[in-house]
Amino acid sequence: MSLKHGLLGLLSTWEASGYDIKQEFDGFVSVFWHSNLSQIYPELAKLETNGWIQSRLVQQVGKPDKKLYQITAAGKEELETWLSQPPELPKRKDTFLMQTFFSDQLSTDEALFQLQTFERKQREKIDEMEKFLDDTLQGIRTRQAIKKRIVVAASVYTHAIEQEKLHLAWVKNMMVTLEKARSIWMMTERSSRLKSLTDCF
Amino acid sequence: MSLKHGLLGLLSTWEASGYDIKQEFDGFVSVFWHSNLSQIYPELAKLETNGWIQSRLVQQVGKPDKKLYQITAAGKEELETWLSQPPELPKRKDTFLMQTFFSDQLSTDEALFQLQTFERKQREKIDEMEKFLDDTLQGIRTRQAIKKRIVVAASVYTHAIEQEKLHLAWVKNMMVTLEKARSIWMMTERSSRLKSLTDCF
DNA sequence: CTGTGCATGTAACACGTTACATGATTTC
DNA sequence: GAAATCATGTAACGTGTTACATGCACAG
Repeated sequence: MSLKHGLLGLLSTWEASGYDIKQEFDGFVSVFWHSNLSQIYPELAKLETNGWIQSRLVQQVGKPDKKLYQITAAGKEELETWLSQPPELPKRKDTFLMQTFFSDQLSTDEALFQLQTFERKQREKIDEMEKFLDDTLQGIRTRQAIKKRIVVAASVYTHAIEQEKLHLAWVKNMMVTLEKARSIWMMTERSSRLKSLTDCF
Repeated sequence: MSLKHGLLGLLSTWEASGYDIKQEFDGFVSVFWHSNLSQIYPELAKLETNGWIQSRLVQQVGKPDKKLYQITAAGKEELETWLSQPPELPKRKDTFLMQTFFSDQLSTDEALFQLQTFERKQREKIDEMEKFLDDTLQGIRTRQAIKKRIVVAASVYTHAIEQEKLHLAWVKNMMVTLEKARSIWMMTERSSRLKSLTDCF
């Protein structure tokens, strides 16, 4: 439902190829969307059939030819319609939170090991994101750029980093909790059956 | 890939029907996973075929019969294998962040209206979540319950609320930014073409 | 008598992932 | 000589959503 509008949104400010778009999905845009080439290419073709975008072939030297897409008037209309739709609250899917939630089925040591691994990966990700923001925001002050898209982009990305930091803080906190309770759980049950998740409180 | 393990995880501590599981996906579990009945029922059937869970029919009075599923030894093994898999960093998909990111294609007024609508919905959601946590945590202190699952559940849910609060704070901040810049943008461009998202900084 | 809750499912469709296929150029 | 980058796609498969189908009990 939304890859379509992601493509239209990206093409609303610059002419791009499927490959270019993939770069954005792997970079800046990754904080709110992602996709892969084998989905992007057919979707672009579909958008062109619908008349929302238009392509032109560009020959290059030393590189393969590429197909650049541009948004049409109809495409802009479609995008604006979508942008005006009532916003929806995100439905979360987080495998690691799920793994953690069910980690009472592992030993405390195993659970802690998983948390440690995640903590390291998460720290690395945050470092990369901060580096990326620094690199791209360096120029924002030097050049003019009080453009809407740029201001919003900076805010969205900064917020994304904050989100990731909060996540990291929680993992650390979870680790402390498990360490503290380790001795208590070492002797106790591993298979007590509850009636329901919420009922058991 | 993970609905399977979500079902196994839920069935690892209590016997449940597809309908019961759906309740959890709509309640507590919603902070990290969700699904709908028309996916859950066939998936449970598949898990039973694989020998990871076992069902029994239970007759009820005044209510339709139900099929309760229990995890098997093989199912527990499968679950533990999955729980020990290296944790993966979540790949975010957030339509509202995307709408906001592309909101330079709307007027400042329209963008602000979208943010206001989201802010209200988000506040309502947080209120509900806090109520839910209060209701369920009330009993945690009165009864024993230093069980692993419960401690982790409380931590996961509290963290989920913090996440949503951070999101709310960002929306508020975004609104202030737009208000401030409104006068500047009123006169300026709405269609300046950039070379690329990151290049434009 | 209408809607909500309880309870289980199927069918069609849309969306997303992985593997496969091609081929030139550049970097290690 | 091998791997990465640029560039575009198809095919098969797996996951997720929406619509449909059934039927009893209870509350308003």
